Amino acid sequence: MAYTYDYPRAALTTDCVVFGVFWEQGDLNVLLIERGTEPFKGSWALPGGHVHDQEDLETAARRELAEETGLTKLYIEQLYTFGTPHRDPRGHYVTVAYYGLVNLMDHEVRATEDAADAAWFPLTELPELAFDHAEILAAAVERLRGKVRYQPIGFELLPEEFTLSQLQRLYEIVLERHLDKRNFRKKILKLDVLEDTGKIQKDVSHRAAKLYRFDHDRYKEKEMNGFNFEI
Amino acid sequence: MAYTYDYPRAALTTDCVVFGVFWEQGDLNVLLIERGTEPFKGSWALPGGHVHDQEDLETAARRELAEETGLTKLYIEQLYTFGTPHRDPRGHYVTVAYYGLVNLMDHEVRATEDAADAAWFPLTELPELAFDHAEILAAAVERLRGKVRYQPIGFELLPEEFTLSQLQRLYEIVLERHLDKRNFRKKILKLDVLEDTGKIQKDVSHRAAKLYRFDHDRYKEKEMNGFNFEI
DNA sequence: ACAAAAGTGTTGATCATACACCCATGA
DNA sequence: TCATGGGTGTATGATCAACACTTTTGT
Repeated sequence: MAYTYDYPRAALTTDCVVFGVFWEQGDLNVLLIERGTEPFKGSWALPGGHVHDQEDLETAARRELAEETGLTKLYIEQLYTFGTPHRDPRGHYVTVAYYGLVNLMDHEVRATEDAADAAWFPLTELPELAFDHAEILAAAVERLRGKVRYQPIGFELLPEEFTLSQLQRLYEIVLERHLDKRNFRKKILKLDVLEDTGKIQKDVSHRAAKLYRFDHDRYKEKEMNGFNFEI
Repeated sequence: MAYTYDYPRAALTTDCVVFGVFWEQGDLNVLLIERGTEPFKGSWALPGGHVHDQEDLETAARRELAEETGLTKLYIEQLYTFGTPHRDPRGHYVTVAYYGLVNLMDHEVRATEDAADAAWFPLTELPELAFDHAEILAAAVERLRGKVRYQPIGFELLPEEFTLSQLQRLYEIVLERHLDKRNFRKKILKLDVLEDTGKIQKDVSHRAAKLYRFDHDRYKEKEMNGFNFEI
């Protein structure tokens, strides 16, 4: 390594804002951990931690998330990098924040060795957060709301096969506004990226709804040809 | 500092993709520097360098840009953080990339002590770039194109007072497509964020156009009330 | 008078919004 | 038979795209 040299360096971490929807309550939740070590021991915080030497950033974010909450195989995307000098009492810490979406029907969350506890909190009932994590979370919410309208990332929050009502409820929860049922259905079907599975809901005490699937291949093809997804 | 401890750390840098428009040629250009030191000595690269200890990220990006090109007081915004393990031959380097917009009528660029040379390159005639800077630049172009339609950042590329034709030409250059003159004028004026200065162009050999100014205050006020800028 | 860019309206197509009832199913 | 959510069409106003000529000014 001919070029190696050294000087004081900022420490590099990742943090992850994971969103999930609880269907019963109909609200958007975030996954937090209770810190088991100082600083901010006992406070709630975003899952995250140090980037290892020679480790890719997204890999680090996924690793820390798995270590602290048991969550794996979810959709994540880089959000923003926070590096104002005194955001961490230990010194100069720079954190690359990611945000993720998870379908709560397929995933179970558990506290693991690295965190005292892990739990979901509705956005409306957040505890005080450690460090500048409230700011990071606010940035993630804003990004999610902005992005969900122009990119089909909302589907990550649903099971693979879903009804149009579930999809609508999801958008209503994320965007925090009511959508007209007939107009929503017209619009989403016109996009022509939902595939009718031919199946219907089971075990519901009312007329069973059709189940649809998001057609990733058709979406990608359309996207290539300048097609714009928009809710 | 009770919590300080040490372990191998990635090095942290910033890089800056600065865009400018050359009116004569009508194309979008990027500011590059010729590297004066190894690695990639003699290659063209994005201006950038190490983040100092306890230095804010945006401050570092601005400082490096000023040191290498003389550019100051421009609009910049964080783009993305790149940290795949082998993007720099010196070891594990993570770079926080920014992109910036500059009005070439008000700024002069010069190579300074820190770079062998600094120059503007049209996007269509780029040299080979050092490191993964081609990838960073591509991400910046994509972001600029996406963002310019929904946020009034294009005005940063114009002098403070401009004609509607200049503004239209700017959007045509950035978006790489022709816009209809009458429709463009209707739309942009309807947004009600341009202020007629009452002045007109000077020293042109044809009918002089009205000069407008972007009204930042009115825009902010409208934005608060849920108004959406969109071209 | 000519060259060069500024400025200006209308029409038809498409899209967004608002809105209410019948249908299928299980309890 | 009732309760629950599933499913469907139309009319109105707003917005978008296409399109060509007259005006002003300097040379």
